[in-house]
Amino acid sequence: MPDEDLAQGLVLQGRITAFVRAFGLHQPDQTPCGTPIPTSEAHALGELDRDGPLTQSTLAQRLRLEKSTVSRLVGQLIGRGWVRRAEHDGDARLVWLEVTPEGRRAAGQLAAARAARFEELLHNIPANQRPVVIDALTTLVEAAAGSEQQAGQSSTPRAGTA
Amino acid sequence: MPDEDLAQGLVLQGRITAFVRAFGLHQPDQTPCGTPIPTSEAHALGELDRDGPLTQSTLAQRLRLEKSTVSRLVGQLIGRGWVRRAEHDGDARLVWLEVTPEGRRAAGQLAAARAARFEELLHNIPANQRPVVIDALTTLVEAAAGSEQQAGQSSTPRAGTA
DNA sequence: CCGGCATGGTTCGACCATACAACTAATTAG
DNA sequence: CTAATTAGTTGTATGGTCGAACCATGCCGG
Repeated sequence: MPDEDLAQGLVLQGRITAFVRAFGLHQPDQTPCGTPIPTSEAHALGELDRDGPLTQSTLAQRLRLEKSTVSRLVGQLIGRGWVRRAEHDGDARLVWLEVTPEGRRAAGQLAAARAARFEELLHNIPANQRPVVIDALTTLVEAAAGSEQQAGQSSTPRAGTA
Repeated sequence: MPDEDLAQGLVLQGRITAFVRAFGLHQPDQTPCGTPIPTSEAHALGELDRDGPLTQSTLAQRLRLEKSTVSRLVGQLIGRGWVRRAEHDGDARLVWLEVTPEGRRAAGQLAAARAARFEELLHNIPANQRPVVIDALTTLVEAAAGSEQQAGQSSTPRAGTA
């Protein structure tokens, strides 16, 4: 019944919209840590810190950004002294992105702030509902990945930064 | 046990982040309708279309944007022929923003496109899970609303996906 | 071994999103 | 009537993103 689907779709829309609003996603910066750092840099740093050295194109895939965007982003991270470019043995085209000790420290602070935020959210969910909510989100992620055109790989990418 | 909470919080974080990425809430343009229109314009038009004529500052409040931003935004909408500025009886400082018939048509298309997007997402959720997911989102919205005070104040912008 | 094509990155130009500050014009308060 | 307030505009700055043009480098097939 298309009509029912439509109605349910609208409810879904309303819920997701409401969540985005209430949780303040979409905030241009937000990053609640000592030094206000741009969101995109936080994402990139988090990814690099979590999953060892990556090449730029790998990072671009992870973040779903264009390589040009990532190039610039990495430049900014390097400017902060958080990331370093190193040569990749065997293929001179590739660039290894390594997080510096400074960067590791910054990433730790960011991760802690982020974790605190989500833990607060978690605490506002009744304990017995928490597994249900998490399961539902997993389903939702899969659905979103599936509806994302044909190229869709990646069922449930592990993530880090928000 | 705080350790368990932390772990669960991290899972929650991962899921939400993954969803934001997978559903493309980060991509600023998106808007999958006939003519690709900027998200912010879509939001503004939707607001005006829904809640009759408004003044610019009212619109700014609704969208939680600066008046300067809204001024430019309205300029763009006028450029598309979707909105018209009219005088406000009694106070020459105010500007009434009225949606033109063209604009009303465009708003309808946008709403339809948005609905289609969410309906597609819905279809990628197994039918028997749909109510569960919707319930979980409701819980999540409540939790987010509850944790909203204290977290980054200042502005909670409108939702994504135009 | 060399020319052609693929691949990873950089730079450039173009938009969009948004904020804050400075300014004008109209209103309201003292 | 002057001073403060309010609505809007314009200028400047930062950030996020893309696509196209371009430069290396690496890989193949003759």
